[in-house]
Formats: sequence, C-alpha cells, structure tokens
Amino acid sequence: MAVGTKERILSASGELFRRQGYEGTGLKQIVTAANVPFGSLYHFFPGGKEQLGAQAIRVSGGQFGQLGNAILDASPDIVSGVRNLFSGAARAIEASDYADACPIATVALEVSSSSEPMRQAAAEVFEGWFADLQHRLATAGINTDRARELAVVTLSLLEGAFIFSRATRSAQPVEIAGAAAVQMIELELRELPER
Amino acid sequence: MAVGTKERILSASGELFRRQGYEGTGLKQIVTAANVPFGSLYHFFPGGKEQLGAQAIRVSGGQFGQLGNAILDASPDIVSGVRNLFSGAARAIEASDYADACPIATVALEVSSSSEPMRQAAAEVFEGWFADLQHRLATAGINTDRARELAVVTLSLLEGAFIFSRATRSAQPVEIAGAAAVQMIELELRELPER
DNA sequence: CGTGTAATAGATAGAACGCTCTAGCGTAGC
DNA sequence: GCTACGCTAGAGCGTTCTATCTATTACACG
Repeated sequence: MAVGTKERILSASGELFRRQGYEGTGLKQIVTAANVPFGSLYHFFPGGKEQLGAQAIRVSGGQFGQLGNAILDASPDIVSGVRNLFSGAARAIEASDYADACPIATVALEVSSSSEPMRQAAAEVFEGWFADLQHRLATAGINTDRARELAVVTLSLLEGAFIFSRATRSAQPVEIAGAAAVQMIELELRELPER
Repeated sequence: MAVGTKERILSASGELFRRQGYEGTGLKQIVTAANVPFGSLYHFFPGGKEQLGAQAIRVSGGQFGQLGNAILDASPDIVSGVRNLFSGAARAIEASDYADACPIATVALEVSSSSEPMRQAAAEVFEGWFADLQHRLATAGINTDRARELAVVTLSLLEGAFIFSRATRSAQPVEIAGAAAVQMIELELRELPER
C-alpha cells in the first residue's frame, strides 16, 4: 500500500475537522472521505473518536508548524519570514474559499471544556509553536522572555485574524495582522543594544 | 412573566454555545437549561436550530460588544481602556475555569463554511466591534484608515489569545496580548502630529 | 360570555450518531 | 500447507439528534 490506512484516516480527519470542527464531523463521513472500512477505524483507534481527535490534533498541528518553519527557513531573516508567513496564510485562506485557516483552532475551542485529552493535545501543539518561534526570535538577538511574549503575540494575531477572515470572507484581517506582527518585531530589533 | 421564554432560550443558547460550540449543543439541552417546553422553541424559532443559532450570535455578540464599550466608557482614555478590556477578559476567563472567553468565536469557526446565515450573523457582529473600536481610536486622533487597522489588530490579539488561554488553561496569553495592544496604540498616539 | 390567537406541553417520527460485533481476507513464519 | 494474526469489511446495536405533530392552556378583545 502506498499510503497506509491509518495515515489516510488521520489525513481525512484533519481536513474535515479543520473545516467543520470536531462535533460537526461524523465518523462515517471520515471513513467515507478516507475510503476506509469502518472497522479499520476502531482497529487503529480503539479509544474511539476522542483518541482519533487527539491524534489528529497532534498530526495536523505538527504539520502546520512544520509548514511555518519551512517558510521561516526559506526567508532571509525573521522579519521577512513572519511577513511571508502571514502573506502565505492569506493566500491559502483565499484559495480555499475561506475554509482552510488554522487546522486545530476550531477543535481546540470546541473541546477545551469537554475533553481533557484533546484539550491537552491542543495545548502541547500550541506550546510547540510558541517554543519554535521564540527560539527564532531569540536567535535574532531578542532576550528569552521578550521573545516568548513576541511569539505569543504573533501567533495570537494570526489565530485571531483567521477567525475574522473566515467569518467575513476576506483576507484583509490576516494581512493587517501580519503587518502589525512585522512592525512589533522590527521595533524590538531596532531597540537592540548591539548586533 | 419576569423574563420571557424567548429571552430565556436565547440566554441559555448563548451560554451553551460559548462553552461547547454550536454542534456540541443539543436542542434538548437548551430547552432543559432554559426551563422551557420543547414546543416553545419551534414556536419562537420556526427556522429551527440554524435560526436560533444566528439570533444567538447577534444577541450574545451584541452583549459582548456592549460590555466592551462599557469598560471603554468607564476608562479615562483609550489606552487604559484597552488595558482594562484585556485585564477584565483575563480575570473573567480565569474565574470561569477557562470556559468563558469570546461568546461567538467557537460558533463562528464551526459554521463559517457550512451555514451562510450564521456566518453572516457572525460577520456582522465582528464588523460592529471593528466599527466601535475604530471610532474610539479615531476620536483619540488617529486617522480613519489606521484606526480601522488598529481595531482589527487589537481584536485579533484578543481572539487569538482567547484560543490559547482556553487550551493552555492560563490567562497569560490574554495578558501578553493586552500589553501588545496597549503598546501598539500608545506608539500610534505618540506619533501624532498635534493634539 | 364567547371566540380567536399566542404560547405551552410533550410524544414521536425519521435520520444520524458513536460504537460493537462477527466474519472474512491476505500474508508471514514455521 | 497450515496456522496465527493484522487488517478489512460492514451489518446492526442502542442512543441521541433535529424536527414535526396534535392537544391543551392562557389570555386579549368584541
């Protein structure tokens, strides 16, 4: 088999959860989209929908983080990297007719008060994103504590703008938020004592 | 009757949607929480769950906006107003055990690709928030276009931080985002030509 | 007092839900 | 060639979902 059944289930789950959320997606819809027999689902995920959800959060969240890191790696510096991050997100959300924004934000909000394993999975993914971006900002010369704050701020801007862009069907919020993130980081770097 | 049946339905719907989202909340749970007979629900909302959802978005979103405006009104200036907005949100989310953040963000993400009436309701609520904050920033001397941008940025910071605070069970993201919003607005005001 | 309308009340239909179950298939190892 | 086992395959369980239906009660108005 080219790509395994388990991977197809996780991939289909990720896409569907991203667009319609966790509660809005049925297991039958997942097995249909993944072209997988129903029994296989409970073979690979004996913990049922909740286990599948938690794993889908980690996988999709990890992939999204890798995508972000790839964009940052391909950029000459952190400022243009963040700029590319937001402009790439803006293009992606437009191209998907305002469906594909953050793959785990909807699910995270849905389950954070009802499923502890899934809430924790989301929290760990978010912490990973924070740590990645913090490290890059620190490498650019910003002190550790401030780098963490800027990472949280940058990703808050992205996530919040995603909500508005999806609801208003306009990429403008993401673009505006991106400009703000760039401005904040530039400001911080300019205040650095030495380089 | 002190408070009407329709109001009780909308109030209960708002609370439940805020915590568990739209798809995660059943109509039976709503009528139970509102202490209302099932038949009354379809009497007041013949359009079913979708109509109820759209109206709940407008009501809850409107109330949340009014709460924000009240905080801004009670503050001496726009900068301390925004500061109070975020610190109030941080306290509220902690007090509710990280359940009560934005009343419509979860629903907005859930339905923005599946229910056009509800998506539109959310979009209108968001646009109202943007316009309110933009107007206040413009009154403080910031030019209209830039005021709109700062409004979108400030609310993106709030919404994004809400996601992280709920998932990580910590008010820190909201506090960090608040400090960033304050910093951006202060910076803009300092660059104003004259006062 | 009689009548029409708004609202209450809840049983129930029909579909979809998550999940369990058993049976069959394919292949690796002895 | 046979057994053991990972995986496929899908019928069907009980429950819950949204929505509809009929009946009853409360009340305003002529």
